[in-house]
Amino acid sequence: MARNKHPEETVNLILDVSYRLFMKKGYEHTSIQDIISHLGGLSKGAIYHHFKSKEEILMAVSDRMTEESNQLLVRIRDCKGMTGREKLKAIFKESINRPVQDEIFTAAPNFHNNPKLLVSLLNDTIKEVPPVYITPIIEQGIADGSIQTDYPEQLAELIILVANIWMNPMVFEDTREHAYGKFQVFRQMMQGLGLDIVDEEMLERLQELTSIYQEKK
Amino acid sequence: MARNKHPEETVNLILDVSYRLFMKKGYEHTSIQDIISHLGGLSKGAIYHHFKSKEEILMAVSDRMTEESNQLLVRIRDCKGMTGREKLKAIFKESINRPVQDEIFTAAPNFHNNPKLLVSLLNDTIKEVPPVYITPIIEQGIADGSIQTDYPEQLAELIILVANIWMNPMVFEDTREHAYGKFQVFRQMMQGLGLDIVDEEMLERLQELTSIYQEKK
DNA sequence: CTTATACATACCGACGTTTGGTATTAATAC
DNA sequence: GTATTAATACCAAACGTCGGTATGTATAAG
Repeated sequence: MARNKHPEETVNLILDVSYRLFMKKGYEHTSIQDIISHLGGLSKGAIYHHFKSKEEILMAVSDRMTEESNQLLVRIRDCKGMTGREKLKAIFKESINRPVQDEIFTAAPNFHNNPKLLVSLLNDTIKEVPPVYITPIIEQGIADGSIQTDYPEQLAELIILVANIWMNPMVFEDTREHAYGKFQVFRQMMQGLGLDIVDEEMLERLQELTSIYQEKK
Repeated sequence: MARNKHPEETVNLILDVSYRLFMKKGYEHTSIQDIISHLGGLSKGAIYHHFKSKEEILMAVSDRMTEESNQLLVRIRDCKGMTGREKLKAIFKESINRPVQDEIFTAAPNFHNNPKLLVSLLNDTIKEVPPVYITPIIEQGIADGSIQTDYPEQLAELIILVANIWMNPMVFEDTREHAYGKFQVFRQMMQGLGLDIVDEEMLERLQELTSIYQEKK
């Protein structure tokens, strides 16, 4: 077949198809042949020309998933004229107020049956988000007096673990009622750590998201 | 080969061998033939007679790993003459004071390269430990006045998530210093939730465990 | 015209699982 | 106690699928 003038389109196509299949059937139950079949005429050679292994596709998919939400974090982190505490609050507010919903919701993935993708995402979340985005904000908060802690790195980790994973309806599929209790406990935890940044409006929105996800399943 | 009169021994052998291999090489990189080779004369048929798939072996291994530590939880949960708060503290104290170390440590597993086993273990931990062991203790604590919360289930989940996963050196491999900060933040979090049950002695022991794990690697 | 790129095709070894069979034990009948 | 039957414990071979590779080829770029 003729050589493509825009190979990046092929790469994107492979990632799009793979993403959808990984979500729908799980990484381990998606075969290379599966991906090829949804590629519209492309072959195994195309895939292995652009990616050196199936796992590399997984990592590219995982990266693409986190990249999006990280753009928001950069903007807030580098924003002038906000205290550290205000930035922390802004991150929560914005991250739950994005239009419904992130494409990822519509795929309604079963992370339970997708351990490799889940672990890959967890690693990206825990190993990258706290040190790169949250810790600097907390350190700013310490400097400007809006946050008190002796352990900014660890506090950042804890917050992200609880907020992005424990309260993530895609990781833990809870009933609306159970989720509400989680948010309340989260709020208490944050207050106990001297961070009273969760308000009623956010609790309501959080519940709404949980409901939406439940319905999409 | 002759038929075994005690098939449970064969089952145990398969689980022992599988456990060791899963830890050493990871689930996905352990082949059925790998297991057979370490079985001492048994064949593929033997395995598929006792287990219907490789994944079923994984689940049995995972179950056996959690069963052990759950025995401790039962004993404390059903103990008479302790308040809920005392029981919670006892659980932490005992769970970090078991002789060094749980066999699991000596295997020094790389959970990062073992997503299936990790997720299986996480599921067992989050879906079983809080409702079966921790929530009843917290509810007793509410009744006897030693613990205050409106959301015992969610509080139980949060504590286990943070204590058993975030602070688990096998899941998150931290330096001694970073781990110390985690324990301090955990202590603060617990205090903030009205649960001042972490003392200096426990912090020291926790650090010791982290060091031991680092060396074994 | 040459070279590097973007694929296609044919193929490989390893893997998890299935199958068809055998030897041994346990249960039942006499 | 012995014969009969059924279930269990296991073996060996084969199957189909998988991720990956080697090689070929057409085309765009230089």
